[in-house]
Amino acid sequence: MIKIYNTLTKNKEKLQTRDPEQISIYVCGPTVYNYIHLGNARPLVVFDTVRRYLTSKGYKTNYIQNFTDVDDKIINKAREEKKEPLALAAFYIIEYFKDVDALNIIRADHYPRVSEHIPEIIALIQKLVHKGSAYDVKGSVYFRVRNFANYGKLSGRTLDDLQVGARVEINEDKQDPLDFALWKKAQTGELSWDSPWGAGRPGWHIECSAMALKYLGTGFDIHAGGCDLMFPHHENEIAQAEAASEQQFAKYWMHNGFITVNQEKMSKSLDNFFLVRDILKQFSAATVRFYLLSVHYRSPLDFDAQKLAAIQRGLERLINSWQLLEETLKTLSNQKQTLVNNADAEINRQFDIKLQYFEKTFNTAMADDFNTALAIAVWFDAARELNAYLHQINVANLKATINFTPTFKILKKAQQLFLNFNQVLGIFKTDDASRIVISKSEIQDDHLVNNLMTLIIAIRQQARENKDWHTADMIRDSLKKLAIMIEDTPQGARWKKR
RNA sequence: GGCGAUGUGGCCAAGAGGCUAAGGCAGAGGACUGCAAAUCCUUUAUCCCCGGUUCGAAUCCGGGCAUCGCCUCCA
Repeated sequence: MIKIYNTLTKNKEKLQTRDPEQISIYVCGPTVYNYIHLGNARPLVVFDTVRRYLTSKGYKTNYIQNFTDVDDKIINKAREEKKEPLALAAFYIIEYFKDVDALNIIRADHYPRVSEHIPEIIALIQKLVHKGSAYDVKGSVYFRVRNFANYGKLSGRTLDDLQVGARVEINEDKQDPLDFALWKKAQTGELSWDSPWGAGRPGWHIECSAMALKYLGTGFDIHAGGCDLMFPHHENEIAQAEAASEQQFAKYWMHNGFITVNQEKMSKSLDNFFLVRDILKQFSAATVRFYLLSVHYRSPLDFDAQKLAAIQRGLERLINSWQLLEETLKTLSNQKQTLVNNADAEINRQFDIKLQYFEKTFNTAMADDFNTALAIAVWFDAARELNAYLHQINVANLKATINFTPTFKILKKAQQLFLNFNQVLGIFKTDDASRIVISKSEIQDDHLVNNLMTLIIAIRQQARENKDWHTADMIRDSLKKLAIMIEDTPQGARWKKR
């Protein structure tokens, strides 16, 4: 049973989808007037992980993420840069995909844009006007908030609460200061479309209602976004969509917490944001993704480079155990027959029990409102047990010729477990054969460097065999200064870039 | 002012009434190693404060204190 925290009810609820085989998800995407920053990346990674988990549980997903490409901020920036607003937006959408692909985010099924859904938006507004939920004044159309009885049900506010705070723009045209624009009359020369009310463009909230209804219909499963969207954006989406359709809009509302910097919200207006592409110059995408999932998605997450560095060291442990597993499997399949002493049957049995336990606890963690922090802890536990197991069976001294099959089989099972973990969390990229690809540094992909390293290691090995420790250490220390780490293992030395 | 979230070891962070309070980073000791690295083992917490409910509370309730968010564009 999968449980989801629903902002609408403020409770964890059992997931029951509209269609038993398919789950429909709408995620609010960015307003594209800049490269995405880490705060933008969080919901993308989080809800991608939600989707990955649901997929692993056998659901088909219909996953929609919009782009807001018609908006004041885009228009203003385009004016500054003397560009066409839609061309500017299109540019940042291309750049968006570069960042998102780097973060190993599975592509949505559709990426609807406001500019491509003006007819649907106008139709929805017309419907609202017909029903008396909206009214037009001087070429603009406003939503009549007082007409929607449930206004405030998502964010837990009442109209009176809001009235008192009243940091709302004063606009003489509105019947109530809390009414919000569905259609904005165009200023002269501005980006606009024809409509029954004259030239103009959509207000901010109507796009998501229109596009979600178009692609997912009423009563779809999950609507997600950052918690700052709860009010007014999502509240208004509900009001519009439900006033028009007279049916429930979305069933589960999910909101992720913020990224903070020095405990303050990372945002464009505070100018304390870090672009994903800049962070990726310093840290691997796996590290960034691992960091974003290291905390429960509803909690705030503080950003600084030291924290990422700590996360990276943790991730290295996972990588080490994975590589050790791969190497061992390779050694075993080359030898075809192997060692393993008589105690191994019991060791294998114990290890097998643990593997089953890890699989179960990982699943339980994810099923409980997508507790990735706990799921990651299970992965660490599994890595430690795997290391201990490999140590116990002492694969280093591959000599004897018994029990090859059970050992090989159980290591394959461990491998599959790790692949499953990764399939859900999406930390490491996988190739076509769904093998984990540890992103290597450029120099490790360079054949010349590889050949030279093989040579250097052979020379050092010669020195070690002659007990010429001075030369051996000199080579290792010098390489370290080049950020190349040498590790001596029973199977020989290996190297990696740090 | 209204609404909401959070406060757990040096740092990060799970746990939401009952086994010794997960996991990671950092630190210490040990095993392994020619020395290292990697790895394994051992080791660090009366859970912000004060009351209350309960046989039993980090977990529920009340009251403080502190931090943060939303109420204006923001993921």
